Amino acid sequence: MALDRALLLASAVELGPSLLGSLISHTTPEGTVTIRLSELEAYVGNGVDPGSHAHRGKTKRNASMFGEPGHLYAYFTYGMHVCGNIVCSPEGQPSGLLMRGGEVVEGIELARHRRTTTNTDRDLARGPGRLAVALGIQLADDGSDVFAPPFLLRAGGQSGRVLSGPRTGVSGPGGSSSYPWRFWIEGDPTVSPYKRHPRAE
DNA sequence: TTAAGGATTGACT
DNA sequence: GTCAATCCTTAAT
Repeated sequence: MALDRALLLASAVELGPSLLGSLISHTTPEGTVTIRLSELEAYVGNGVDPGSHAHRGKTKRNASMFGEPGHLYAYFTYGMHVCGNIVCSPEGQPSGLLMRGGEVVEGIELARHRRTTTNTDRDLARGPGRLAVALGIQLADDGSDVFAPPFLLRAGGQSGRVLSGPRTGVSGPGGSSSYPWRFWIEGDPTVSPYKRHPRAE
């Protein structure tokens, strides 16, 4: 499968399964880390998706999601974590794929160095916040082009069947299971655990 | 201007 | 299994 900016003109919901297994690299003076994506979540906004940051329109934070496809939407959450999205759909249409989990296939030493609290290699990029740290994504990388240095997004040999299900951790009208827009590779050990139940209820 | 909550993780019982 | 950490964004005074 060819993977370029033109492909990303489709909506995140359609692209989720296609982008599983893709390889994303980030090069810094410290070295290069490449992650094979095993889990993604689609967000579309435009009033359609109550769970999306873009649901209520364009703001300073989510401006990147409204921009050109193939760029990064990095946001800060829970006072301590950064998460990274790949922006999809034509400019003006907010749509993105949250990178929730993956396997470090290059630069594993550097990823281990960044993730001091994790012991096993499997957990290095298992979860959105962890993946961002392992890959070296920071808030300053918001809006970066994933097809240009220091980033690089390319197709990878996809292995395994793609499954889909309800998204995690999303609240709002309709609850977290309104849309089956979470995609992962069947049986992949780097898919994040499916639970999350905030104190509320 | 002030208050509430979050696309989570890691530590602790 | 339960719960605190921590700060930015959004909504309500």
